[in-house]
Amino acid sequence: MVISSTSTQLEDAQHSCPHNKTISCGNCRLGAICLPLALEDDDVVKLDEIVQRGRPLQKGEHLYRESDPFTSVYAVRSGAIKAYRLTGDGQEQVTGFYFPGEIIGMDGISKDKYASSAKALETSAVCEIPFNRLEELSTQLPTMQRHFFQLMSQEITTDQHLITLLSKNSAEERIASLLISISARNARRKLSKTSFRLPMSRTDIGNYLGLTVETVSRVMSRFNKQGLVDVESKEITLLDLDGLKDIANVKTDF
Amino acid sequence: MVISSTSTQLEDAQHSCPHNKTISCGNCRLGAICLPLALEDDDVVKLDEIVQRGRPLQKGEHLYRESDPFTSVYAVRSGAIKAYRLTGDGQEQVTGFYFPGEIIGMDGISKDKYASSAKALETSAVCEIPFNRLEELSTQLPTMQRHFFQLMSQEITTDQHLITLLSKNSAEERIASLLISISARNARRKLSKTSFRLPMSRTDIGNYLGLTVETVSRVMSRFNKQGLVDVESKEITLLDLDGLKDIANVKTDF
DNA sequence: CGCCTGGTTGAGAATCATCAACATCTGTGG
DNA sequence: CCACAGATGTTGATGATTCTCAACCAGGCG
Repeated sequence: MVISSTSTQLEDAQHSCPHNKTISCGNCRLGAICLPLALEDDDVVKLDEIVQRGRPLQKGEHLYRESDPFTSVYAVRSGAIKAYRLTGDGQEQVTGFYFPGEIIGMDGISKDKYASSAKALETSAVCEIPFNRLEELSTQLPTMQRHFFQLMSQEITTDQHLITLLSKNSAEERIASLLISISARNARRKLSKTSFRLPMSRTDIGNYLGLTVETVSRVMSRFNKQGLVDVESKEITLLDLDGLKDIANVKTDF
Repeated sequence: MVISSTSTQLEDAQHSCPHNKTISCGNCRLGAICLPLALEDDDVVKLDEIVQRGRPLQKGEHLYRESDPFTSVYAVRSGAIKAYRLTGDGQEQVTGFYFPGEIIGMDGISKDKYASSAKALETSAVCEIPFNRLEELSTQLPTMQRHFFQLMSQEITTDQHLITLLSKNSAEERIASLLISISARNARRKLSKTSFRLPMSRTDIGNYLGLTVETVSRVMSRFNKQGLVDVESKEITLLDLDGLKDIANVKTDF
């Protein structure tokens, strides 16, 4: 299935050839991220057949809500999505931010309903991958099966990184880590490693990192004063990436 | 493959029929936990054929180490295993405790090497499930494939629980949650909900919950004084489960 | 223009970490 | 079987990081 895109700004998906208005897994430039395993061409076509591309989500719209029946996982094509769950006493806990090329919704598999809600932080486009179709395809294509096992495993290790961050690191370390993580994910998409716009609010950042808004704000101001980062509300420029990595205690990337 | 067991104390695996010295997935009383999906009898036999049962691990022995090549996932049969990873600056971060019926090692799939180390907290027995065999089997048995997707998804939601705990909850809430979690997992195995022995040290608990040993010790003492829990070094009796749940902010179970 | 959300900054309070001393348990060897 | 050493756990005093409360500012949208 190759559908023609709407006229919205699907930044990533179309940069590869701005005049090409058809999107498919075969020509999506996120392929290398979304599908790190080299699928055979034929296999990509089969995947393409089950992927559904809907209209873009507006900022604030939900992709799905906690305890909705689980039907699909989603690949983010453009924009940014946050995943969050409600705690026992009704607070929100942000469990992840998802950028183009990343897959969201896999937490819904175990109980056949989503364990978290997913909400667009800005206008976003996603590819919907119905899970029962994906399961069928996986039994036919071992490569696809393996790929999904790997994606889920990846999600586990990402969560474990966050657990470590929350358990062991100070406010400054957590925030430096997040900035570096976003920078690295930008780099993967061939975007600037040092200059980007944060799609989420300070509140979301604090919520994700287990900090209050005030602490986030203070630390960002401090980084700004120290010349580590240029903070212009949501526009961020990393001025001293090594200095930040130093603070974040990162050996490699995160 | 049905092998005869060694003479070690495989508490759980053999209680179902203490005279039956053969262990297989078909007669293992943990089946309902380890394999929540009702596999057909034939399917269980096929699973059984790929499962390897080695000698028990002694306390302190490693099942695998971080960055070892990934080969297998493991079902805990008896005892208890802790998973941990090393932070950038060489500290230990405990990422999970695994009890009989639970599966460990799935974080190794994404990079073909384990993302954490697994160490026995006491004498433990495990069933080794070679992952490439499991992948093959999964392509043949959709039920098996689905089951493993679910197991991995389960691991993700468990991690997200921990993230929330670390991000939002006080020392008392974290410790109450852990006690309730262990209690619930005991109940699943038809063991006492209120009385058990903690297989891990206070240090491990603190490490897992993002607290220092001292804080763990103090909170446990406080719970003890308040009559919520009877703490006898590692022997724990939950005297007021509802009170604990109240502290832990749990609606249902955790 | 003014309201409302989101963000910043400050002062004081609280939780938990740190440092330190001591107690208890485990297991090993005499 | 006891004694001792090292590891593990407990308790106390002090201090630091982060939260809370509060005021204020900025920007976007009706």
